[in-house]
Amino acid sequence: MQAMASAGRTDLRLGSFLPYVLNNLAERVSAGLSGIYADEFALSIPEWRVLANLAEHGTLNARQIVEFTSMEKSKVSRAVNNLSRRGLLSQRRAAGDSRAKDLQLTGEGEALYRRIVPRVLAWERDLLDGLSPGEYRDLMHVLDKLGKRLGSGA
Amino acid sequence: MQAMASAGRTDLRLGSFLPYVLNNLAERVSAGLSGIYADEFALSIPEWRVLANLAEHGTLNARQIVEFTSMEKSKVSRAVNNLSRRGLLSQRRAAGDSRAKDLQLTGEGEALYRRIVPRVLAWERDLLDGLSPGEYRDLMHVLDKLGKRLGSGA
DNA sequence: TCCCAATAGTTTTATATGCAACTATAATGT
DNA sequence: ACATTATAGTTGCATATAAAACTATTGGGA
Repeated sequence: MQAMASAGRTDLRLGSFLPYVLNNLAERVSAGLSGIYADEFALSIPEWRVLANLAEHGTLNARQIVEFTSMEKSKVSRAVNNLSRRGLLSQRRAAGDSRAKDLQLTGEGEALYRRIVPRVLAWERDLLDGLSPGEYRDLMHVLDKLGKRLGSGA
Repeated sequence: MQAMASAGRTDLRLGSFLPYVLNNLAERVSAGLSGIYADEFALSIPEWRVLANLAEHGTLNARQIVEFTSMEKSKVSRAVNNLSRRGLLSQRRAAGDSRAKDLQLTGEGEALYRRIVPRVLAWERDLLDGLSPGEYRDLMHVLDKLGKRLGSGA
């Protein structure tokens, strides 16, 4: 079945070209949100992502964080080291594989996370307020579907 | 009316946190697409955006490109100069305001653009193939709505 | 066992980026 | 007309980034 997108046409209109629309929106959302963790909590975006993933999933190694976030492994490595230096996470050689390091938030890291969460949720609520429940559900459903397509085929 | 998003809850689940989902998807889409203009046409993402906006809107100055793309003005300035050096666009002092420069694609610039368009549309089609027309419409509608909210309030 | 390829993570290097400072021109107020 | 402020665009600088090279360890074969 044809999606009848900007696809199906032979000219490009940026306003209905998904990659363009998506990127513009994502960048503006990131910029808005990073105001919170950068200004108030002195976290960069990569640092925040590492923190949030550790908070959500518990112990992870760097490779797993790379998988969850699709960030560069060098980016993850640096974010991890920054958080570690600030005492927000602890590292120790993984049990079975001494190349890998088990990463885990410290009490301080968890405490910081718990201070940030309500702030970013409030920010998101402001943004989403105005979408109906159906619109929100549709959005997440389609984004998820696109994510899965990118994972495999595209 | 509440959006019943991850909002309405007090814990954060990244998988349903819109900024996170949006960014992950946007980055992966960008990475996929930039394979086309970078590898085959030696264009960076900012250069491609400038090119596409000039192709779509005709003559623009840098400030207008900044508005359309929400890129930094220094980023736009550098992209414009790169394209100019490659002979893909021409600059001349604007009629009414000699601070501004009217930017316009050269024949060569337009020719390059016309070679790129079918490639990126095909890429988009591959991605969107699998969405129903309704899903596509919903997606663009909601993204647009979010974009407008970001523009003003949030 | 002994190579050799694969993997986890770090570091180097070249480039890209964001921000602020700057130049030049235009617009505004008195 | 003059001083002040705003705007268009560029550039310098410090930082962030991606990609590749590198270290250390692991996992397979022959």
